[in-house]
Amino acid sequence: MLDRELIRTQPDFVRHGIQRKGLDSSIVDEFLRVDSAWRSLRQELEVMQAERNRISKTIGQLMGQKKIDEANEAKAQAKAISDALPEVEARNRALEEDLNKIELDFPNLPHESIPDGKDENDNPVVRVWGEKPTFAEEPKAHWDVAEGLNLFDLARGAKITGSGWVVYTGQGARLQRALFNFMIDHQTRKNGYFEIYPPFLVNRASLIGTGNLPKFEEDLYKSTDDLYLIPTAEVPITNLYRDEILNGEDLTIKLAGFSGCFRREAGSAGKDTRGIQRIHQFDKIEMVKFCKPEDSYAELETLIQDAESVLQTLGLHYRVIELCTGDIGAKGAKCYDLEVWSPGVGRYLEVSSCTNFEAYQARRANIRFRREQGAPTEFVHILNGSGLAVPRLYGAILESFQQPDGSVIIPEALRPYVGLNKLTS
RNA sequence: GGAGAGGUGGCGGAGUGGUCUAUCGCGCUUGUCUUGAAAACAAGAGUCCUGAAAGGGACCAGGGGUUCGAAUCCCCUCCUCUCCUCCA
Repeated sequence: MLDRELIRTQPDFVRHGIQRKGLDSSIVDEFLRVDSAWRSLRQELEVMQAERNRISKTIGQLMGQKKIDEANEAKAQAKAISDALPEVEARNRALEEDLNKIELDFPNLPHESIPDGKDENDNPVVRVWGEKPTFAEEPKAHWDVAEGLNLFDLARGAKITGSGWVVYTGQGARLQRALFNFMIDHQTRKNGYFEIYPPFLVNRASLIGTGNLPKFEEDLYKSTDDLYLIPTAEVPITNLYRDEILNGEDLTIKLAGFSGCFRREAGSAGKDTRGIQRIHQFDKIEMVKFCKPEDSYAELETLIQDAESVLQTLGLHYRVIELCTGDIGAKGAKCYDLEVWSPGVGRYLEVSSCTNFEAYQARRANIRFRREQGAPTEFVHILNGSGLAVPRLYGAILESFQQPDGSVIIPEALRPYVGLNKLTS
């Protein structure tokens, strides 16, 4: 959601931002049309209400003075207004609903600093850490490494649930569990995030707050009772403060939580479908920050660094790219992707996406703060990023640390969590 | 799932359908007093929308209804608490 006042007073600026993302800016004109109709009708409505309220008050006084005839006359006047009100109210409500719907469909504007571009091929590389590991023989892809060690079972996952659902087994299950335990410890103890363990199902209002609804309904698993399985812990964690006014002194608030993530769309594009690169359920640590507007770009830099520090600790080669206007999507203002090198697949795979939403989510979720007591409320800026997603990291570990004999050396930092130095058959 | 009791401002807690403001207390802000603080006294203070402003409107969990007028009466939904049932 954008500031209504900004759309009203600087429509060209808003149009330009939407067009930079390659999106349709006619929504601006639609908004302006409905907004002005709504505001003028609202004036009309409020004049009627004020008049009715005024007359109603005099009725009480007249009754008290036993001026029954005058009271009855006033009653008739008030009733005439009250009879006319519902029709105006209904029109007003209809316009208001239209306006709200349009408002929720608005994309966020890109930050002025982000590079123009058409798609992912135009994303500049910001930095590279480490080097590609070298192998005596051609490195195997993680699904081949895993097969030799019986780490996960895609066939049986498909049997018990469906295609794109994975069962981790034995040492593979242990590595999986070790990875998210290691990462939540890393982000909370080393990087100073406050730990959250959220529900995995949320209500509709929460998904509207983060911007997943109403637009991306088809990407979500819906349960009975109108609850949705979360696509990321971003949803419950961001919504912790929905409809709240935060104390400015408490900012920046840094939260990190573990959750399962459930995505219907995964695999539907027919891309990256092998192994565990794209699956319907995966585990992830998510970091969320709530901060003052003037701090959010500095917080974005430390957020991506916090995500990177996981890969550094594990000794995995990676690069950071910045998403261009054509690839950033509707919700973000600026976004970095963290991509780990996957030697067997032979590509860099996204393990984290760190985004500054500025006030976009805060407006939707109504999360505000006061700089000090008595100060006016302002919207916070909200950022989030994975810290990290497990499956692709899992794959990168298998591929990067595979040995000629088929075993996999466990990185030092992970050993206390796995309880093994290497995975063997 | 069943029975009962509830949901009012930052918190606690009143509120016979109307008469100028949703009592009051705590907490909060400012002022008086004080070297400073406390105490006392006085004043102030909610959120949102709309409007250039003056002003107007909405909000007592949410949504409907009755009425000239609803925190108050009626209906539905959600949530909390107690007890029962079930369950890990």
